[in-house]
Amino acid sequence: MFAFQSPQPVQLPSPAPPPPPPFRKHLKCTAARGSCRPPLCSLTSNPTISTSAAADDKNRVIQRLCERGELKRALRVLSQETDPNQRTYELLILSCARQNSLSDGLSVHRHLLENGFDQDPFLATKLINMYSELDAIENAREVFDKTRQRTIYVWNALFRALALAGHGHEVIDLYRRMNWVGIPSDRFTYNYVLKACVVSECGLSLLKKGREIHAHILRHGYGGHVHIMTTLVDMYARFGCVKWAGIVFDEMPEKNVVSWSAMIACYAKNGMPFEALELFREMNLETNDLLPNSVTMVSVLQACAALAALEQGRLIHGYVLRRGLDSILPVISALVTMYARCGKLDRAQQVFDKMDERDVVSWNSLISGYGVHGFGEKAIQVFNEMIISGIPPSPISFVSVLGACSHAGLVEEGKMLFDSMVREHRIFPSVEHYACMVDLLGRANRLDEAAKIIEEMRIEPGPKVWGSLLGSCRIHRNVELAERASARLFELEPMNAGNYVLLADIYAEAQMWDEVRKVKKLLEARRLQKVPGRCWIEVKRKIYSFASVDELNPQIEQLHALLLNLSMEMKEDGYVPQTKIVHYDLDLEGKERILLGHSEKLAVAFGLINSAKGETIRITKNLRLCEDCHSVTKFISKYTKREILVRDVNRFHHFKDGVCSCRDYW
DNA sequence: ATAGGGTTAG
Repeated sequence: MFAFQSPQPVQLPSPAPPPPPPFRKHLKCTAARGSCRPPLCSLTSNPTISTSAAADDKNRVIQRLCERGELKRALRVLSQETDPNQRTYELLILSCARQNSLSDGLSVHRHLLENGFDQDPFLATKLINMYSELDAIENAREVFDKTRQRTIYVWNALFRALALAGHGHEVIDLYRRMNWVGIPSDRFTYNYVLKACVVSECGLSLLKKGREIHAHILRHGYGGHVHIMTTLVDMYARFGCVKWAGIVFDEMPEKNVVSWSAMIACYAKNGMPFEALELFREMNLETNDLLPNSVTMVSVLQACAALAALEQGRLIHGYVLRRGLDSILPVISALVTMYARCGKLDRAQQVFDKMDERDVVSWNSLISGYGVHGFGEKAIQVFNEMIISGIPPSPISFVSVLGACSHAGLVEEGKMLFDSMVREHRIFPSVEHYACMVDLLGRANRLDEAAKIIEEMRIEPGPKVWGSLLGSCRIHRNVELAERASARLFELEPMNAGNYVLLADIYAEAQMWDEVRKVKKLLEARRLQKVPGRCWIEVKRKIYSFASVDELNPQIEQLHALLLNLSMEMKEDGYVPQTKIVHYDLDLEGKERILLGHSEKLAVAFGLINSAKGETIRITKNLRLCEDCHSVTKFISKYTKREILVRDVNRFHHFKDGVCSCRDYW
């Protein structure tokens, strides 16, 4: 299929009136603080007399101190002879949570038990919430277990706590018990239980459970509830069931900004950026009263980044500015990522420099930006600057910086960073980090070391790890190790066609044709299809898409002629078509024709014809760039004096004057 | 009696 023309450039809604100056909220707070608080001394100067009036006073004192954030002083008053009431305990509990003090929380809890509030379901709810916020999930569970009168609030609080802590299965078990006991769910229960489905702790999918709960929800007449339906959309989105998310979304009788944002995020996160942009356009066309918010814009920017749609991204950036959303951290980080992934690293850096406040995510955006462009040293430098600026790295920081090392071949640096994870930062490597290390060593042709890392892993190596190893085997043509890796992969993810294709490629390059046939049979038997290679190019705000051997493209003749011409010149310059990567049973000429029809070459030719001279050609590819396309593009950049920027699944290739920024290491 | 919820950055 050719050149599927993109949906119209996304229409932006008309700009909103300028946002209120950011400091207004601030002023209001200060004013309130100044005006409505009585001076402290009048509250604390009462001597302790054990009358009920004195007890009332003490309650009021503790409550005021809690509201003012003076937990320690409140506790001191509490330790005197007091007769705290429910409200006092409530404020104390909230205050402990806010101050993030587990020890104080525990002592308030003890105090409350001693004063006969141990069966108060209202306070039990508050305690569960507190323990949840303090990451003390066992304590939350204990409160629940000891409370005999479990109102729906108590159940819901525990569901929420467990879901937040990632204990999805436990929630589902308890939910079953709640139904068994005969307590009816309310709208909050459904929300928490749906959330729990996507955070199951033992790796087993709770999708089936989620669909069951979907049915409960409809049966109990909540099918029109915006919150619940939005949570359902999100649940299906997180399971990758885009179709189901779409069905729920379409059938919602009432949608608000959050519902639209959830669906846009669903597309953006599940590899359907076109649909995300299209839905954003629809949102602005269909609804006059719904303004996209910062959350919406983050997903829209992700979609632009995924498509490397720079022009589109710039439009969105303009909209973000007009709407005054440009001071919101997640939006700026998404902008940094968008510019980096659209090949505009300098713009990404500029946006980053202009931030007056940065969090770890902003830094990570920049680090991974340098990483995908192959600037390993620079990525490490930014990583170090982050630490110097006082922001400790997150696990994602390490994924970014290790990935950067891998793209740049910085093996020793990567190993040192990996070692520093636990030693200096107390971050324990996850599967993702191990996958980075395997990639780093594997690409550098240190396959034995990569295999050793896997053997010594302290957690179960997942498909990402074995996949990295298989990828490296492909680059360095190691059949034996490839067989080991793919055997594991076929077990772990039998439906991933990519693994079979990779193994078949490895066999083919080793001329092991019987094995190639076997793998292809396996692929057919499982009714899997190779993901076709595709390329995208944005010309004048429209995105054109190319598939290999694209006979329907109206310009195909022209593109072929151009490529044929170039290839003849190239051959005189020593270019040899890599016909051995074509596994069809064809003669040499046929194989060359296939190679020339690769989507990436078509996109380059299209860019040469349809863009202005001197303009950089920007192309995105959904798979790894093939070796033949890589060498051809190098050549074209020299002969046509054009800069060509190709982003493949892993990284950027910046072709200029016959050289690629990856220095042929990718 | 009171109370609590959905979408977001790498």
